[in-house]
Amino acid sequence: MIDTGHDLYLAVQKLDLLEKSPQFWWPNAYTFEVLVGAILTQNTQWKRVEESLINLRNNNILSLESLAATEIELLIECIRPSGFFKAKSKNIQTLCQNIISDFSDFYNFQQEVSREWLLSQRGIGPESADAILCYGCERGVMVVDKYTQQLTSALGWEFETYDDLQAWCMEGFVDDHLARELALFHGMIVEYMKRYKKGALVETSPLTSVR
DNA sequence: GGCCAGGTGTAAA
DNA sequence: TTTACACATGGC
Repeated sequence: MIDTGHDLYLAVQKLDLLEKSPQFWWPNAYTFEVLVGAILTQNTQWKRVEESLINLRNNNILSLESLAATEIELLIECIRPSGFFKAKSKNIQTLCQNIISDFSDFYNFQQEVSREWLLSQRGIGPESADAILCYGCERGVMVVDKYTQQLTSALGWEFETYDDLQAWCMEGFVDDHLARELALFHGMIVEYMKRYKKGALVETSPLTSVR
C-alpha cells in the first residue's frame, strides 16, 4: 500500500532500476556541470545534452568563468543539438555572470543559493531550480517533472500544483541522507517511466497494481 | 509527417 | 488565474 512519497520510493527501489547508472543518477552530480545540464535538458532528451556538453568541453569553455565570458555565437554552436539554442545559450551565460557577481564562485553558490534566487533567473523555472538544488548543491529537495506527475496520476493521485506534488513526494522521509535519497528517488522515477511508457504504464507496469 | 524528449516565458481569454 | 503557443533539434 502506497500512501506517501516514501512508500513509493521504497517500492520503486525494489525494482533496482539504477543498477548500471552511477550514484545519484545525474552525471557528475554536485559539480558545476549540473547547472549547464539543468538548462540544456529542458524539453530535450539527455542524449542531446551530452552532445552539447562534449562540444563545450572540446572548446574548453565548460566552466563558470568561460561560459560567462565566451562569445555567444560559439556557445550557440556548441549547444545547438539540445534545441532552443538561442534562449538556452543566453540563459546559461547570464546565469554564470550572475553567479559570479552574487556568489563569486561555484562553491559559495552551492552553499548559499536559495530557491528564490534561482527562480528569479531567466530560463529557470521550478523544475530546473530544484534539479540544481538537488543534484548541484546536495540539498534535500525533490525534483518533480512530467514523469512524476504521470506516475502518481497513474497510481490514482491528482495534485493541484507543482508544490503540492512535491510535498507529497517528500512525505515520510526523515532528515538523514535526505538529499541523496531524493536524488535517487527522482532518478528512479525517470528510469521507471522510460521503461513503462504510455499504455504499458497502466496495463503491465509493476507499480500500478500496488494501490 | 506527427509526436515526443529529464520546461519556461509570454500573450490572450 | 488558466490556457495556448513559441521556442528548435533529432529519433522513431
